[in-house]
Amino acid sequence: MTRMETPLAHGKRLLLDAALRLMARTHSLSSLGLRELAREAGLNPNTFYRHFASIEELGLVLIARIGEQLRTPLRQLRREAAQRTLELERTEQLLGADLSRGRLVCRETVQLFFDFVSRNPESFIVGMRELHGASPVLRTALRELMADFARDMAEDIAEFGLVPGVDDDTLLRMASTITRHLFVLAQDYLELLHRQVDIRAEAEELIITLLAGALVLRQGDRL
Amino acid sequence: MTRMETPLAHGKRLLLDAALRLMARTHSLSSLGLRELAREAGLNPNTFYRHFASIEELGLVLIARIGEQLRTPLRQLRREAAQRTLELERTEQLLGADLSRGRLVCRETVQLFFDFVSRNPESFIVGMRELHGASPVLRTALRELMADFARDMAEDIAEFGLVPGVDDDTLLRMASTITRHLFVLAQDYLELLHRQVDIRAEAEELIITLLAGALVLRQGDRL
DNA sequence: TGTACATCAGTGAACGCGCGTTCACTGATGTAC
DNA sequence: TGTACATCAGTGAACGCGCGTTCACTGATGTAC
Repeated sequence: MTRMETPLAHGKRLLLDAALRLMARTHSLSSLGLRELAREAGLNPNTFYRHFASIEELGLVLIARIGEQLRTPLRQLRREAAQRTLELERTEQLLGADLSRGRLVCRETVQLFFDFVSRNPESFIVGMRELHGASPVLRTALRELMADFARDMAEDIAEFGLVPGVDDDTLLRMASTITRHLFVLAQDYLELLHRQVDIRAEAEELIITLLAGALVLRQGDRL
Repeated sequence: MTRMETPLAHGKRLLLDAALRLMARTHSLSSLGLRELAREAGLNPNTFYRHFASIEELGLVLIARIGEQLRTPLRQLRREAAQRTLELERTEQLLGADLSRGRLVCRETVQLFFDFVSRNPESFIVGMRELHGASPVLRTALRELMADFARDMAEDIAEFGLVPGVDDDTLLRMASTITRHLFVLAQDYLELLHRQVDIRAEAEELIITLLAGALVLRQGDRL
């Protein structure tokens, strides 16, 4: 068999996987030892140098990888939520329910989001950890990643027409607030297992409140 | 001269100060070395053991200290904001301005908050870092601290009557959202110096939007 | 198709250094009587 | 008021260990001609 498309060498992959595991469990990047990493990866300590110049460089690659792993699924998840909403709307109308479109999309998105978090705990933990971590380089990289997520979300919100009449800047700020806060809640979600149901509800409530607030403030200017 | 009220021994204090400095600058708790710490404090490495059993124990004491340092001032800051608002209202009424009370209190609070952040950068940086850090014990301690802050804020919001008619649970969740997000923005504020003005505005907008949203949702139930 | 060479990802041994931790000691302050 | 003892916060030397890093080597794969 010819080799598959392998953008990443075997050992490099093993090292990145090991790093993600160790960091999610017990480490920050700054406390990650090269030998410990190699041990976890089942490789000679030396192999590290074949692929990275420093631990920080590994951190950057790891973040890029996390970004790829999360970004597309997060978009798809919103599309799926919109899809489901349309179906639900059809059903609900028949039943005479009165939930609004925004609320439905929001509920579906939140549900799908936290399911996704449960399936990718390590990426969320490590991402949040290093967003506040000791390395300025990683912090910057992660801030940019968060900004990408926020832009994606803003586009989606605009596309689904959830907050008609709100200008683009305001929308982007809202999206970045929501994104940021969903990530914060994701961390709680993964750690406080007994509160998972609450947290989902809280996330929904936050988003609904923000959307409602934005709609009210859009026209009039007083609180 | 008789000794002052010194709840903390000299060396203990030096070690905690050194830890705060190192952690704010270049470290997470998990990457903080005992010898490095002693060096920064100007003490013998051994002295550490006179005061702490482990680095984690030092971390807990440090967090308690940060809590004391922030909690009371944060409350006072809101009281001062309310005070100023009352004064402003008197002036503004004379000038025929139409800013609402909530908006004024919010603006004043946000201004005072970020001034306070600028005066205590290390505490905010370290607090946020370890809230997402590698030590579960510290994370829990900091979550509890954040919950205390949120409770304080909820009480204050209720006292000033900013969102009349909203029930206590909702209010507490709002307060914890706002608290959490202000801390998030505080980190950006300290790192992205060129965005400080934006960030203040963003914080204001967030709070206003949340309050507005909560007021709308309070009565009707549709978006 | 075969041969020669280059590149690449991996190994293993060895280095010197800084680390956490222990032990025995010191000097200052507090307490009993 | 003085003496004896205990406690406490600090020092300095010493330990063994794991760390990051370097060097020389290997074997597999890719490339030139």
